[in-house]
Amino acid sequence: MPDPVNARTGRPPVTSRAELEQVALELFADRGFARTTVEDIASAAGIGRRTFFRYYSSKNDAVWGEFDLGLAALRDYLAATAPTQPLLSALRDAILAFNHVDPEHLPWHRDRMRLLLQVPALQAHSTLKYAAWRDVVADFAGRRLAEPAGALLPQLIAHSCLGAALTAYEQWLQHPQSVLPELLDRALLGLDGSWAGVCAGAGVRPVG
Amino acid sequence: MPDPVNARTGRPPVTSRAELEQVALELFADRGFARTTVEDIASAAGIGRRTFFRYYSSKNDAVWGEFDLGLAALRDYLAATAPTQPLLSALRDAILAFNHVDPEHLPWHRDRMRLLLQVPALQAHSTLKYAAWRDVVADFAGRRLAEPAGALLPQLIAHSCLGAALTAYEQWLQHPQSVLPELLDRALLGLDGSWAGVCAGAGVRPVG
DNA sequence: GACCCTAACGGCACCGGGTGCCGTGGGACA
DNA sequence: TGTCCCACGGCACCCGGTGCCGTTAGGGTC
Repeated sequence: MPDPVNARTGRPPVTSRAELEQVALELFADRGFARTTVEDIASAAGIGRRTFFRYYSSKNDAVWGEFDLGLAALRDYLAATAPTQPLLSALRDAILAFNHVDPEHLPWHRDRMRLLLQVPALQAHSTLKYAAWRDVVADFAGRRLAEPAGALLPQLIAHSCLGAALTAYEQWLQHPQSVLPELLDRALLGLDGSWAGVCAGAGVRPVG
Repeated sequence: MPDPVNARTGRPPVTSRAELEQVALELFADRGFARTTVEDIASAAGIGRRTFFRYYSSKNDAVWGEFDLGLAALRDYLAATAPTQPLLSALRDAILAFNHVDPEHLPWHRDRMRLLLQVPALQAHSTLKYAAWRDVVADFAGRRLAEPAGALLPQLIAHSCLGAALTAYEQWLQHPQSVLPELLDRALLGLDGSWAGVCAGAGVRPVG
């Protein structure tokens, strides 16, 4: 994989992850994910098949683009929140920031998310990315609650936040004129009162 | 795929899904999932590689065994709960029943779950199974709450239940002498008060 | 300008999961 | 015995992914 940081010498890379991502997304949107081969992407980008795998370690990963960088940013954002800000509020802010996209990139983001949420092979691959995302959230929640990140409550919070975000994304894909940040905000706000609602609506007793 | 129901005529199947599952799990536990090829499984079971794929549509699926049947049972179980039973209580009962395993099969189940939760390829594949599981839960919750299954609250409940169950399984795998139903019970009971705890511990205000 | 150092390129052979095709094998029933 | 079903399994093929290795294109040094 080309490393632009230490690239003070050696043959310069002929392309970039961003360019390959764009080429790949166009082909996927055009003929579908399964019917596009890595060979197709590589030749469309003017590189060899072997070289593609130096930029992305799998065809799936090309769809995710620079997700890992975003994840690091999410971690930093959370680490920088004021300790006085309530937990859920901090998570909401961070997740909204994490999911901010420039308006000019929105069509691409739609294509990307449509693929990720609707193509089975990518749905499957997503688990590993989601797990990393949840780890970030669970770590933060664990620190705030003074519990191990692996304990039930932090894990539950992470799963719930992910569930809320995914639900928002699904709504966004279904309704073309909806606004992503609003949906995310509503979904995450909903977490605050949700379980209370369940208890009130369908019985509070823990049931032995 | 052999169909034992309509098997009134024709050449009888030489093996079964259950037998292949057992052979596969043994090999996986022995040399690892990645280092076991479908060819290995097939020849260990005395069949051809091509035939393996008539019983399981993928190597991954062999690990899941008869999960789909279990899922149907879960749906039936939920459909049969008394309308007076509180939502979370009904889910708890059903999930415990769904995860009941005969003591004699426990070692296998451990092997299976260790693979599913720890082998990346299987973690990824699991998403599709989890989605089907969550659909069952979300359908039930939606019916109880008179909301669409795709709405936030049913989705959130489904994600939370799954998260709780997975957390319980992870604890179970980590602690050899722990008892699965107890862990599941604790985790699912925890759902009742969890968010209240978060709100109380870290601020209730919904934050505008 | 000649030379090396370095790192990206990309062809090639290979592995393994998964599929379409098709001839073969074998039990049931008339 | 013949015939109808259907499972079996070999074969060729596609494609994602990897290890290997010779090639290529820059920078740095003299």
